[in-house]
Amino acid sequence: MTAPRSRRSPGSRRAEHTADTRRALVRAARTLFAERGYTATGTEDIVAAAQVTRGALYHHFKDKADLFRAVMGECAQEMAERLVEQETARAESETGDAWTLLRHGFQSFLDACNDPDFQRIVLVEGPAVLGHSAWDALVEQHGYVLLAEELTRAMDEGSISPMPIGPLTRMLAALISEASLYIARAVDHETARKEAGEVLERLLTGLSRTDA
Amino acid sequence: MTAPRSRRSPGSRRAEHTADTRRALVRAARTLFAERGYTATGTEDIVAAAQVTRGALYHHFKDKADLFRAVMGECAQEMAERLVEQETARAESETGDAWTLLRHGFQSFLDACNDPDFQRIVLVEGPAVLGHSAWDALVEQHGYVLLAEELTRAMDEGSISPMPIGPLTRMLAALISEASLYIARAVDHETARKEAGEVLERLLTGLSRTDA
DNA sequence: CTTCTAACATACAGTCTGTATGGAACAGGA
DNA sequence: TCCTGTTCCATACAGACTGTATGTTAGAAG
Repeated sequence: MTAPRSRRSPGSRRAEHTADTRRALVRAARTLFAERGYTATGTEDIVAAAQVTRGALYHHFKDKADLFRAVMGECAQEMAERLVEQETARAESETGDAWTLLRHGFQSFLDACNDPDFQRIVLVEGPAVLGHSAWDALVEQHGYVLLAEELTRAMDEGSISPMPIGPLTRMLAALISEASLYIARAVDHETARKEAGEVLERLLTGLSRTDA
Repeated sequence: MTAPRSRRSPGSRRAEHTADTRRALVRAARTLFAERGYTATGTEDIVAAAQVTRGALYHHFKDKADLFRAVMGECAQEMAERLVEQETARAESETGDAWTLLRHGFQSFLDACNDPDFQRIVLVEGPAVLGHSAWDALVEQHGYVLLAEELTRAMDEGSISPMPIGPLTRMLAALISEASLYIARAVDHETARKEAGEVLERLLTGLSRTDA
């Protein structure tokens, strides 16, 4: 329903064109949702930017919210890929104990969240448009798993003291999200980044097992 | 514009009736916004619940978002009053050092946030409906000031190590907000409350000056 | 070549918001 | 008391927007 991709395997020209239309819709919607918000963006605006008609939109997506879900899924997936990429790069380049590695991971997580599309679409509009259940399902699928498994590993290795993973994951994600929004809207991004990083650093030390 | 209250001081019957109309609108809107959300609630539904017509609504408020602003302001104010009340009660009943007092304050802050109206209207719908600037202005006015001054006091007393107040306030508020939402949507509120409280406790220890 | 269906385009109906208009009640001054 | 102006609200209307129903075309299958 959401992805009526052509059933046939070979890349026929027809199927390719269909996928193009869908991608154009998602791309246009993403841009407009990010800069004007969900309700302020009409379906007419979207199809105009994508150079199709409303018929195409409602052929590919159940309704406007369904299109938004696709857009937000794309944003979340890109963010997840970026995080995995950074993670692997840091794991092989950087050296140090698991605890400092984890802290540096959070800092680069904070930097990765500094993306207008992601902030507006996933963090601000998402919960209100999709409702909490659908929003959480998407984030669970893409983002939380990475954070949760990293925290679990750190806990198994003894870097951080044992704690319930569920609330810990959510609360840390919310912490970093808010920090990124704070940095984004500050007049002086430089000092805001430094200050937020400092606060994050301090809060994270509470998780460390060294003082347990 | 937002509050065209009657200029005359005595409680004339006319002015009282006008204020009644306004209150009825805010109350009805608050209930409906909290249970159905902003966009899913039509102005027709609101005025029907308030037993007036749409004319009254658009006489008292600039538009639908302005009514929402009034509703959210009420929610935020009630929350602030509740917090001040709890704070003073704890300050005179409880005894202990400033650090434990502050930690207990955060825990009761977390409990106070466990309110459906507040969560849905202020935390979920607010940012998307009003946009960040207007939302932040309201929260700044009602909620942040309390938290910020408490943190400043704790820092002056040396309970917590010196840190930039701005990001610290926002990030702690986001932390508690997310924790309250996590508790609210959990199937087992009891254990969720305990777990979230535990995580919050751990994170807060990072702020303490004892390990600095 | 026929047929069938996916992939659109177009037209339409319903709903919602905001505004413009009108009227009723009350206050205040002459 | 009468007149006037303003507040408060009801009603009617215009515009916009969403979703659906219907029509059309191009390609795939046989």
